Amino acid sequence: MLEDRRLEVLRAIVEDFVLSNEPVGSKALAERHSLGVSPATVRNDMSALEEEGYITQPHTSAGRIPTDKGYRLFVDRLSGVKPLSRAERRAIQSFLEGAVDLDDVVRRSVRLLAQLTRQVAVVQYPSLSSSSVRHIEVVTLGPRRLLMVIITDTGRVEQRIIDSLTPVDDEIASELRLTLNRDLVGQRLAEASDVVIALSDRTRPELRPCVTTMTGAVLEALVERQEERVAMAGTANLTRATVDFADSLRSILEALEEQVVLMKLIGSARETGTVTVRIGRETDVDALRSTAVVATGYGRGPFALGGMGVVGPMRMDYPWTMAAVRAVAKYVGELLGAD
Amino acid sequence: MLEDRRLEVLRAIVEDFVLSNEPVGSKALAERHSLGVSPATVRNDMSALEEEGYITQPHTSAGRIPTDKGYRLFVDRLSGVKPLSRAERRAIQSFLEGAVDLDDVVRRSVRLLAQLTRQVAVVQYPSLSSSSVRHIEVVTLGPRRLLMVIITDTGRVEQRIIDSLTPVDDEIASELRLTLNRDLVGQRLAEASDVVIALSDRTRPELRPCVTTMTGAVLEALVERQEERVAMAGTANLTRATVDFADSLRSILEALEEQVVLMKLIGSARETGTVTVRIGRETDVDALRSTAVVATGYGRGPFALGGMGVVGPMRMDYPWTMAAVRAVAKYVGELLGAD
DNA sequence: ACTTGGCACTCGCCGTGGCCGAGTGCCAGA
DNA sequence: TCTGGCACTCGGCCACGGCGAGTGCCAAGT
Repeated sequence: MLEDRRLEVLRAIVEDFVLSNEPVGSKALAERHSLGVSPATVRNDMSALEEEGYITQPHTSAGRIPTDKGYRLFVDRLSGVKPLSRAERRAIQSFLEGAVDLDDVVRRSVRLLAQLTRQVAVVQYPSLSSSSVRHIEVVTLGPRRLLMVIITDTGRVEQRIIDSLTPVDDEIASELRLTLNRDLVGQRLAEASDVVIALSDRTRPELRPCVTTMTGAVLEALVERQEERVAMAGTANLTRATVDFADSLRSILEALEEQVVLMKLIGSARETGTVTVRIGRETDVDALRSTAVVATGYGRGPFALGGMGVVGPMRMDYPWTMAAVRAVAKYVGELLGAD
Repeated sequence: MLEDRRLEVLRAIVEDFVLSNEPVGSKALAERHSLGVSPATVRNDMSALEEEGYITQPHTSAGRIPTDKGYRLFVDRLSGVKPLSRAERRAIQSFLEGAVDLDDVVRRSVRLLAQLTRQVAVVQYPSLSSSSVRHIEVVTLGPRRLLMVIITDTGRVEQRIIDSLTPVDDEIASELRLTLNRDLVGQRLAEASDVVIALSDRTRPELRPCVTTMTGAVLEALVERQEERVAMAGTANLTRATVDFADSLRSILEALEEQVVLMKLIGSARETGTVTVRIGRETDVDALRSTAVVATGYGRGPFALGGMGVVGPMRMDYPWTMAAVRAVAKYVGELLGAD
């Protein structure tokens, strides 16, 4: 009972602060939210909440603002996920449906997410490791240079240049093409590199050293490289939160330009259907200690093809943001599943 | 003579202001630059320069700062291009040489340029229109869905999904592959779409309506789409110029997220070897009226494959920035030419 | 045991006013 | 044409003081 009201007060503080970006005082709280108690009572509750570390005062004689811990409690226990309106869902869907290829899907999603949430959006390119090989093409580019093109069942095309130690000609290229296609079509890309290595027995001896190891390496590299590609949009939105960030804006932008950091933020959230929130220091990135990350995985079934999410100030409308991220992830997952 | 000294004064003002970001006064000028005249004389020159619109005072009793027009004169007549040191050139070269494919070249260039100049860097993807076709692959993805993969002589691979109105099978796909390869290999991509359309006579009648128009459209789309792709890096550098931009930072970031705007900025600079500078309103983008753009084209020979450049505050070290942009463009051009 | 109104206290914000100094414009003399 | 001198302007800085929002505590009420 008493405990309940305290939580209610915390929720009210978070909600008001998210809206106004100003420390919220006891009087305003008691008025705006029909708590049914006087400001004095609210003061006592606030005092207790501060004691427990959920809220803090920026300076004496100012209102309270939530701490990291306070936001965490809010997200965990006090907020549901605002469902999106039918119109919003439809808008998402139709915006994504215009995409012409996979690259376009990623670019559209990231822009959409940035616009919807008014935050910085990040989308990881879908992993290739669970795709399977549909066709492999080998073309000579020069006397010692091959181009290997891999087409997957999701319509993704990846290429890689191979510098060969031994001379190659068109004949070798087509032989390679035949062999590779015979043994790899239908294989999942993640396992294809093993197959290539095992396959070396059946290739002409003089090709073995050069080709099998190289193509194996290429396949591995492809899978890895794709997984660490990300798209980002909406950095301009960071400036809206100028009060929250002030001079840290620069280090935030710098951090967001590092692929590694982005991967850390959204790469770990690979469960589909569950939206994870990391608040402040929970992001494990020092430059982002004043931000929060809302992320999820996307893809058909329980295995995510990749992650997506947004980065924004801790002072964020979590229910809405979580809903938006979840919705976009769902549609992107469906879109890729249908391919 | 008199005219000469005035220009010298302007140069000194620009150089000092670029360094200090503070309005520069007559006394400091006379001291720091050995002009051989007294502050009073400098004052007279400054007065004249202000009259002519090259410099201005932010407020009475402050020093002078260059106007757009002042920077323009400086760039046109007062500054050469600082040659890069041998070490710097080598660094550029070795950084770019690590690239594994074309995507990587672009990403590396843009990062390099951002780091070198400490500004926002923009690199346009190389145009496909002057590449020629090396190989075309056609694969079925579904009963009415084809994937067309085009490999160019620069090692670039582009793909596009075609939704066919009539059913297609593997047989049709390989027929298409044969035909297309026979007639298109060696053609420049820009002209290939015309060839495809002319080629419709020789294909089986039942394929004509669906295939020729579609592949033609695909080729055209490819060329266009590639040309409007750009990479950007170094947005964090904008915050260094926080004094110059203040609250316009947001609109600048927003502008820079628009492909269209970026194309406008660097797409027009397509002469190789010549570095163009647009100062303030010359950029023709309202949000960038307080910035300057230094851009050039890159590519072998006189025809540029694309543009690259940097966006920064008007208060910029033009000689150095121009040198850096030119150097990176030169190496990227060589790298792509050698492929 | 909670809640409530009252009250004294704290402290950041903001507008005022005065001082300082950099920088200017002008002028008379070299 | 250049130079030194001189009066003037005005933004930046700081110290001061009033205002008000918000707090903590306490004693009284339910």
